[in-house]
Amino acid sequence: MTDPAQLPADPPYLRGLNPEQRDAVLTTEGPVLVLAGAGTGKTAALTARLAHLLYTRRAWPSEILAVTFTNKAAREMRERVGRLVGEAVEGMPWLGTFHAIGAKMLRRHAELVGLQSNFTIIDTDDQLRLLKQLIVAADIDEKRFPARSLAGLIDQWKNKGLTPEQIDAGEAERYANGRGQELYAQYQARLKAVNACDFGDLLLHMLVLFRTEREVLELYQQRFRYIMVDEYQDTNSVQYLWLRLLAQERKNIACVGDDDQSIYSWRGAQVENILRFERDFPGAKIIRLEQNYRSTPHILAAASGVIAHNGGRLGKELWTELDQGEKVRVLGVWDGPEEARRVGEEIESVQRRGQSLDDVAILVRAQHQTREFEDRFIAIGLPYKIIGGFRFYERAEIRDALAYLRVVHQPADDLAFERIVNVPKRGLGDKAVARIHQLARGIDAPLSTAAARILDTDELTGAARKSLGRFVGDIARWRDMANELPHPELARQILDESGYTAALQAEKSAEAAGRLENLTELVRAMEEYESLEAFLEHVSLVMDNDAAKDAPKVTIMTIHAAKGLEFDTVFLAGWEEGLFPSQRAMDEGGTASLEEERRLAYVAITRARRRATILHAANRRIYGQWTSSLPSRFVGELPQEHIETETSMTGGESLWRANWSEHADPFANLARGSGRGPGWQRAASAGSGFTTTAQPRVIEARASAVTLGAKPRADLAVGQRVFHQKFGYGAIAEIEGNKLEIDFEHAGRKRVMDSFVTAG
DNA sequence: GGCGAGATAGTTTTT
DNA sequence: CTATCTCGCC
Repeated sequence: MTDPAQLPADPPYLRGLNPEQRDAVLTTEGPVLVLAGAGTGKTAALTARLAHLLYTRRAWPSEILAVTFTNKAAREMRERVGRLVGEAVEGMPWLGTFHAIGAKMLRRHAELVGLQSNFTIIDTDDQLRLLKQLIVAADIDEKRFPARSLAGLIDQWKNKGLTPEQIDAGEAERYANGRGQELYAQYQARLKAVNACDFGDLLLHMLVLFRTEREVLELYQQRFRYIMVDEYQDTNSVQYLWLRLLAQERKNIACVGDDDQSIYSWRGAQVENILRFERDFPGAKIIRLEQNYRSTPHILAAASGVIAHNGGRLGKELWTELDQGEKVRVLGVWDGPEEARRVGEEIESVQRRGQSLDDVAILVRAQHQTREFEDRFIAIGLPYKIIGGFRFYERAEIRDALAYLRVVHQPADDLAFERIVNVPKRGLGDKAVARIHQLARGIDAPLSTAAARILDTDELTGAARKSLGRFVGDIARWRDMANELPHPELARQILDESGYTAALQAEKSAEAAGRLENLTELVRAMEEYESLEAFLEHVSLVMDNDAAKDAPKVTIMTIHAAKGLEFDTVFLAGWEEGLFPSQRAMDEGGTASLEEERRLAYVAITRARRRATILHAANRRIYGQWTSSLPSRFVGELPQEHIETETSMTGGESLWRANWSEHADPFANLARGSGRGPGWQRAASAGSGFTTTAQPRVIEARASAVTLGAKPRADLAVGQRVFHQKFGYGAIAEIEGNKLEIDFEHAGRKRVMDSFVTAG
């Protein structure tokens, strides 16, 4: 090994790093914990460290274990390391997510846990269907004890590293009067029988092997000279146990994280892992990255002020050399629609000042908040994209298509067979499927084999028999084709011949059109993989889609989804008690979950580079009921000197009093003196507003000033049938400049910009 | 086996 | 309010 002292004084990967970052890069031996605050160049340090290990020949690429939580993070690290060290990164087989690495290891040792190395990795959908079957078979009332909650429990157990044998009576009690353990054991047995694994198993099976098979553990302890872990505050127990075992021998483990950004406890992450690092790895070196390169001092101070209200922190003091910039704005608005309207106006104004919409984001606490913005932006023609919700590979049509491919590729994949045996509808209902099941059990064969065999019997008659015959024939033919056709072509043919695309085409809704598009996209994505097998492995592990970049758009997403990202201008919507912090967090989890909400607030504010605007509405409709709301306590925790409060109550004062009962009067709360933030007082004194029910049109018209200059389209006329991406087909009822009133077949009457529709 | 009415529940999300 | 799911009827 090269002595670091003999290195050129300034290797390329150290350029531009501050002393602490350099320390994190150059301290290669022994346990290291890098506490990296938001925007402190964590990824830069991490990739430089990786480059350093390779460059100085401390380890071969294959001797470094580098784990991340998301594929995106793994990809980014691979790219950045690639830029620093070139080709060497290609040889880094152990850079990836915990799950991808777990899968890779498990395929090598599958037989030790009773699996074959070509096991299938099932998703939550399959998991639920399997559990449902077991619950029904165990004669448990699925109403009282839903499969969802069992799935959740099993997930929790796996996150904790518990196998069925380790579930004690107390834990088992959490499902169906003590039958949790029994069901968990059955589930594992079923998985083994169909040669499958769920996500949790990828980690749990390997943990079991590390613990029970000495050679396996030693193999990896020897191999990994250096271990690096990103987002350490997000590790759960099983991941922690993995790392501790693997690092035991060489102890060269570097973990990077930020306790203030731990926002995933609800899915098993343990902040404690980062808090007790020094105890777990005695002699650990702690390095703090505190210089922030992202945000202005006002923004940093606002975020720091909020997070300071949490206890038990490791403590960091972020600072920056950037100029003061603008204060964080706190904006009190009347209700949800006005919040969306105001944000829309603000965005149009920063856009006019020349900023790209790609640099603007709206962050919300809960997914449902996105709707209000979506509706508004459609109405004013502001391009937006919503991140989250359903991911590409989770969509029903994509899963269906994949199930077809799985059945063709792996005849034993019962879960896939069940999924598509009657999709599209081909007259093979529960009864027919039950018979196939029965035969499959009898002859101990997979469903697709049993389906073929059942045709030799007289179990099925009439239409069902004929239909199954066709289906079985189709599958056989596709399996033959699989050897001759390139796999994207195979997929295309399967989708056509199965009647799947035809069924979607017959359905003339906006959704169906979107689904067909998704299928095209899927087939296109397949082209990037060399085989069907490689593609299927990819989709089971890498469940994200690299959305193609096109025209600039405002990003709307949850705070969770925004972690790790940054934007010039950020709008933080819905900072109200009950929404953020969420009611659930306030009711259930006590201080711990309130602190997690606060960390979420911290993450939210620190996404902003130059401008942050926090909004809270006095009234919001929750499950159809108008409710008055108080500003979030986090608003009150913002340091006064770094914020600027403002209210945007517009419209006539008299309007709302007639419409709101005393009970719903938000100001009644104020009069009683219940908690109030600075923004709230201003909102109260402004004391005016409008109701959307009273006069929405007027407001809409006023807000649309920005669009007046645009030319109306010549190809549209009243009465014409048009198609809209989100709302589907409809007829134009009114044209007003380039704004349209459309009666949609499914969505009802909506006001949209003409640029959002196509003549249909 | 398919469709429509009624019940029900309703953070955050990755792999 | 609305999306989703179940149940019952045709």
